[in-house]
Amino acid sequence: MITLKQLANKLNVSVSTVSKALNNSDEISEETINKIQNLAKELNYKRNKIALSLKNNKTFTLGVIIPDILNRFYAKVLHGIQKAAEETGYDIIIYSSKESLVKEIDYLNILASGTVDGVLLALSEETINKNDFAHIKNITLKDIPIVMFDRITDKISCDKVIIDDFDAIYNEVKSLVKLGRSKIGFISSISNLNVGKLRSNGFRKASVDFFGKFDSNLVLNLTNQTNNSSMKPFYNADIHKNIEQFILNNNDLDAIIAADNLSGVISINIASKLNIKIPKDLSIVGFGDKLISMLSYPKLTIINQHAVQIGQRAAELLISRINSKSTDYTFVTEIIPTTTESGSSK
Amino acid sequence: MITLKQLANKLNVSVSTVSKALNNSDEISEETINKIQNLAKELNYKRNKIALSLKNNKTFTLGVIIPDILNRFYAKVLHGIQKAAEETGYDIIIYSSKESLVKEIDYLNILASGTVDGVLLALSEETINKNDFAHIKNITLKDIPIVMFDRITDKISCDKVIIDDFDAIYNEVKSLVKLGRSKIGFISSISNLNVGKLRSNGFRKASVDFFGKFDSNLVLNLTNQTNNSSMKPFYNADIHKNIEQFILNNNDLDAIIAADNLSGVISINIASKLNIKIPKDLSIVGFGDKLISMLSYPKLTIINQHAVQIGQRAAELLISRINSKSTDYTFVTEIIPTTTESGSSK
DNA sequence: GTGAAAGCGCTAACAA
DNA sequence: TTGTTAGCGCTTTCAC
Repeated sequence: MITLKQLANKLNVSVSTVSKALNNSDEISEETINKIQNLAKELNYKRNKIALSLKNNKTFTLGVIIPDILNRFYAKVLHGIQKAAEETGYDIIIYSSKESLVKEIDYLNILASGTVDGVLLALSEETINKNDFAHIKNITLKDIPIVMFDRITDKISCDKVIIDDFDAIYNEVKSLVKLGRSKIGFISSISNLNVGKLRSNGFRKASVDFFGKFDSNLVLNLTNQTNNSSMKPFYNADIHKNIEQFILNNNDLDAIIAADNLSGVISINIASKLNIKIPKDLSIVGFGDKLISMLSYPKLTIINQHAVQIGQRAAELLISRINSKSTDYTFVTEIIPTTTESGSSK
Repeated sequence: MITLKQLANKLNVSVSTVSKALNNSDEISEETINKIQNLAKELNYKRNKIALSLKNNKTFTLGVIIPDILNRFYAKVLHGIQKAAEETGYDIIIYSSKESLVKEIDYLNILASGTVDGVLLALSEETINKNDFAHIKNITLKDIPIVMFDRITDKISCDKVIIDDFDAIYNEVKSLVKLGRSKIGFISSISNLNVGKLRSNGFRKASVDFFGKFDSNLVLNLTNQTNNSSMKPFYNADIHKNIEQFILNNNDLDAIIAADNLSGVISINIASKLNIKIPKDLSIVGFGDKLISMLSYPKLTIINQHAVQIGQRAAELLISRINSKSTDYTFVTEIIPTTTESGSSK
């Protein structure tokens, strides 16, 4: 790595002159500027970002902790974060807590050691289950701002970006009722997460409101409590059988809402295998996106969480928070509305 | 952020004493060490990583450029990289080139400005198509080591980690022939990428070797040349129709090999819809992993690329390269063998 | 128009 | 055992 000093030595000028010249300072003569900039270009000089960070006490880097990078939802959020970060010249450092509290703490500690200007965080499953947020309070007490998304807690006050989980399901039930569906099932692999609970609650409330009662037989819970990753149930070979049994047990079922982004696709496959006509005899709706929708036949109708947008907004919020000097900033919670989209399974 | 200086002031000792005490130097009396460490703990002091990086000219950070973070394969590679990085105390900064050459160049430039100790790179589609590698040469000329994975080029000499694309397909054909299959089709959405070409070539060679000829009617190409993302074809509604037509056009087809990790699943769905018995009348094999396999019924038999392992090995190679002082290091290319796994579609 | 010097937070050789 | 000093690469104030 070539440094200012080396440039200075080669041209017999001082370091400060070189610095000013490279910053196009008008203190420096045009001739000197050219001379210096030419050499810099020739030697492929690059400003040392680390030195700048130390000097300015600003790293132009955001830290991101997500529960699981293999979950497509979080990969999309990450993509949104990157989009927003790139536009504003920020880099991002990423950690995947793998749903572990200990890792989350470790990573937050690393991030608190000066490497980043702010933190974006979605809580790990273990953190939520153990209700332990001391490590996060710790960081909010420092000068480093934090924005939480998707997996949040009201125990911490900071900016937040979430989706309308409860309403998404509630409205989906409503919409299916409007289409004449009268026995709607609910499949979830995430009932132990806050988002999963909100979705379950939305279903429960809608059941009561539209059918006069909530029937727990109409709920299939795929969560494996001993696992600590929400993807794990899908590695379990029994999931096909569980869904098949669920459909067979409720023989006049005419709609299924899947609360995660995989069991919808699987449900379609199982129903097809059972020779159930979709959507004529059974409507299926799942969370997900366009790509996931393509993976089933007929294409799954999906509730789109707009994960990219969530990431983008969260990063934008964080960056504006970083740049705002005011101390009387009030925290906001933004809700990104879901939308139900296309597919032919509804 | 609390600093050494602040600790020193509070205790009326010098900065260097504090530094040494925090590093458990045996130059310092136990009493002082305790006093200092206690205060540090109490005030939640954290070593400033930026300052350390500048001092040591070592950031303990790896830079990663992948073509597309929304592609599950790369998300898994990333996961592997993180695993290896975490074990050795490295952080990672991630960029997604979104298959764009310009972005790839930008990101490499950022990475060349002192932020990372090494770079992990999978080339963007555009970079490969334009055959333009000057920006990478540029970085290899500096002292910063680079390891390429998956999307590589032989124009650059550095460590590389790839899979056995050609053999994977060749051997899969061989295996299907052994099972009695005599008319094998090949579906690819990535024929413009080097890995896609290798897979096509494997299929072509195997066709000649096992059937005496290569029949181009048995190849379905889903690549959309005007797009610059290998995922794009899947957002195209016609993909189902294309695959359906392909199956119908080749009416005694008894096996399909899908060269990417999505069209296998889709092919199963289409074939099921056409009432073709799988695997009795039609075997289907695709690239992918356990999770992808779960998404179809019957479960897709997959060629597993061991993406996590690729990431892990690439990161390990990079880190050992960073730590090796020797200049007469010879570059290696590691091939991570694929394995064919389970599923009931074969 | 150019240069010397201080300082961001830290470590380490050397001095006391 | 503790403190002083220099320096990592850079910017910026102040002097010349």
